[in-house]
Order: sequence, then structure tokens, then C-alpha cells
Amino acid sequence: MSSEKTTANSDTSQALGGGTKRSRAKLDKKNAIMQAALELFSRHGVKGTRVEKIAALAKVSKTNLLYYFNSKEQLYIEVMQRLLQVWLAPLASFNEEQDAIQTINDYIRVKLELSRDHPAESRLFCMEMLHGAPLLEDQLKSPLKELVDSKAAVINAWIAAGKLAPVDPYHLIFTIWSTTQHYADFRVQIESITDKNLDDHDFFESTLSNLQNIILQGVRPS
Amino acid sequence: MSSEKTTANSDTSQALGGGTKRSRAKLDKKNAIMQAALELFSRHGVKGTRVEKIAALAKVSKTNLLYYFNSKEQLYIEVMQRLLQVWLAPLASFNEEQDAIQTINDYIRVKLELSRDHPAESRLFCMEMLHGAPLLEDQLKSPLKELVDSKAAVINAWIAAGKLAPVDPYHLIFTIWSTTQHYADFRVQIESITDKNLDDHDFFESTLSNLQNIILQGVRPS
DNA sequence: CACATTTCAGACCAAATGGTAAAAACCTAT
DNA sequence: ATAGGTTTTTACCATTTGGTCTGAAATGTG
Repeated sequence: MSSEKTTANSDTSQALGGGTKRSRAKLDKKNAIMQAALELFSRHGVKGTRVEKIAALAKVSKTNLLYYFNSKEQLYIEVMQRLLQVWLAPLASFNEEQDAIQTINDYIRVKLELSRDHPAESRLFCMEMLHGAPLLEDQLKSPLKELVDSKAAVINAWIAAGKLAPVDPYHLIFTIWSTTQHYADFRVQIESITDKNLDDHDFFESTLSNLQNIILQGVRPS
Repeated sequence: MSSEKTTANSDTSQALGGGTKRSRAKLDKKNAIMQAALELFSRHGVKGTRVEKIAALAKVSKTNLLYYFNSKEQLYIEVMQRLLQVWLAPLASFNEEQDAIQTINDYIRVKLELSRDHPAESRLFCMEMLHGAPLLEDQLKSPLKELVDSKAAVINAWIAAGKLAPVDPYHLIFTIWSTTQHYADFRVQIESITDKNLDDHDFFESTLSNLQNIILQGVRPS
């Protein structure tokens, strides 16, 4: 609680960039630990993950891990904070000046790439939601709402300009989120049924074009 | 392991129906426990849920709970098995003779109703997927694949008959699953953004018609 | 090269928690 | 009513596991 334990978790050393040998190694190690934690947390939950296992996966000792992160909870919080940055960035690309269809197509692609390249992030985010997102309550609530609201406004402008059919922008965004993230979060189910996953290039492209097709054209015959 | 512990977990008493006061109370209690377990497991995960808490929520003592279910794992398995029945039933309604558009619209509604009326089931199913579905590996894999394959065939027949635009039936099914379940699993996020949830009748209907619209018509202006 | 600082590993501890044993309370059939 | 079985409670144990302590190794610096 109160102990300061030398300098450990304070990144006072270097702002960024090269840094000394020491601070460099320190960062590398922290990254390795966070990576391992992300992987295990996202599979077994925080409670279901033993600190020892994270340490083993990161190739450090348990004590060493606790040296970098004061507690498992603290580690989880830091992992979650980093995750959020990766997670919300793509939505920023929505812009009224851009072509509506093109932007949506691109967004679907980016989100599906995220599901392919960062499945652990997707799972952990999903898990946090299932838990009721006690952690994100503050960090996420207000900034997320503002971000989404602003993008919903863009979509509404597109609709007003006749660039899109009239849909509720929120439901459109939810649809894109859910469909793309599904391929990461429900990967085992999708593998059970199709024997394929997003790492398979053809399957990725086929998934992408099908999603784009459904969301843009729908399945009703024209 | 080996002990038979009287009759407890063996439902030898009554096949079904009324039954004696005792067997009736027994069933009620088991149901209460499973209900409580479902609720807590789906929020905090199996590891994150203490048997004591389940017992408290079900209004029985911890030991009494262990009398009905030999272990937490066992309880989880039984909860999961019951859940699966509820979960896969709706897909059965797909039938080649029926109208394609109508059937899909109905399916979306039924799935969304499931998200509204059984959110805990949705969450727990989702969580099991995130964990890699070690439990469902056997129970789910083969029967699920067969069920989905057969329904995919129905969809393909509709497409061949010009009743639907050409889409990959699997991706269509995944799309319906993901979009509808999203409103249960990501409920907190949706509440953060819209301040509403499926329990709100208007929001439910609006969600439903938007999903039906997107999936059937797409968002491209006609 | 001596000294100070940072980093690490193995032993250890205490709390949390799943599960057991045995006796008490309770039904139900005769 | 009461014997025989069933359900519930009380007391307890054993294991798991997050986190600490201690001393040593590595590293940087004047």
C-alpha cells in the first residue's frame, strides 16, 4: 500500500527513445510481462490466472514480476489501460468529408484486422464487459460516449446527404463492432463450424467481403 | 470420487410432474442453486465465483449446496448443459419450405428476445467461448456443426431459388448471432452509450428493426 | 577497483476457499 | 407413534495462492 519500494514502477528514467541499457531492459521486461498477462487474463480471467503462470510465460520469476507490478490487480489495470488505446483508435477515422461507403468498408476491414492481429485484446475487452466493466466505468464511460456520439453525428450527416440509407447510427456501429469482434471472441466456435480462422488468408478475405456485403447490401435479393 | 452419498444427485425419485413434497422441494432447490450459479458464473467467471456466494444467493448453506452438487465444477457442468438446450433450440426453425425473409426476420427477433430474457445465459456462453470452450469441446463440436451445416444448406437452397442474395450462409448465421448476442454481452457498453437496454420496450423494437434492416437491406442507399 | 544501487530468486506466510465428516433435524411410510 | 431414510447444519481441514522477507548477484560509477 504505502511502501515505495525504490524506484521500480516509476518511469522516471527516460521519457522515451533509446535510454540506457538498464531502463531499456526494464521496459522490455515490463512489456513481456504485460504481454503474457494479456494473453492469460484474456483466456482465464484475472481470478483464473496465477501470477506464477504469467511470470513463467514472460520468463521471469514470480517475485520479479511483483517487483515490477505491485500486485496482480495493478498489473491488470495497466494492461487494461494500454488495451484501451489500441481499441478505440480506429473509430477516429470516421470523417464527414470522406466517402461514406468507403469509410465503412475500411472500418470493417480495420476492425477485422484487429480481431485477427489482436485477439487477446478483443477477448479481454469482451471479458471486462461481461464482468460489467467495473474498471472501465470511469475511464471509458464518458470519453467513449463522446467519441461515439461524434461519429454518430457523422453517420447522420451522411444519411441526410443521401449517402447512406436511414439507419440508427448507433446500431450500425454496434453491428460493425459485434460482427467483427465475434471472429476473435468466438474463435473456437467458428473453428468448430468452419475449420478455419482469420489467420487463414482466404478465410479472412471471404469473411471481410461477406460482412461488407451484408452490412452494405443486405441479404435481400435485388 | 467414489462415494455414492445416498440418493442426492440421482434424480431417481420422479420422472417429472408433481412428485412428493420432498422431491418437489428438492427440484426447486436445485433450480434455485443453478439459477444463482448461472447469474454469478456469468458475471465473475467460475474461478471468480465463491461457492459461498452462490449458496447465499440461492438462500441455502454452502454445505447444503455441496450436498446437491458434488463440486463447483460439477455445478458448472450442469448449468452449462441446461444452458445449451435453451441456446441451440431457436436455430431449429430454419426450414426450406418457409419464406426466407420471414424466417430470418423471425430468427433475429427470437435471438434478440433471448438476449433480453436470458442475458446471463448469453454471457456465460460467451465466457465459455472466451475460455476456449474446454467443456463444450465434445458436447458442442459435433452436434453444433451438424446443426449449422444443415441450416446452411437451407440457406443455400434459398439462394439457389433466388430468395436470398448470394452470401456465405455461415457468415450470415455468425452475423445474426453476433449482432443479437452483443446486446446482452456488451450491455454495459450499450448502456454507457445509449442509456438504454433491451428491457426498454421501445429500444428493443428499435434495435430489432434496425438489425433486420441492416441484415436484409444493408445500409447502402437504394 | 571499491562502493552504492538496482535486480533477482528461493523460502516462507497468511488469508481465502473448496470440500469433508458427523451429528442433528426432518419427513414419510407403516 | 416411530423406525428408516433424507436433508440440513455445525465444526473443521487441506490446498491454493497472492504477496513478503532475506540475502545474494548483477550493474553502474567515481
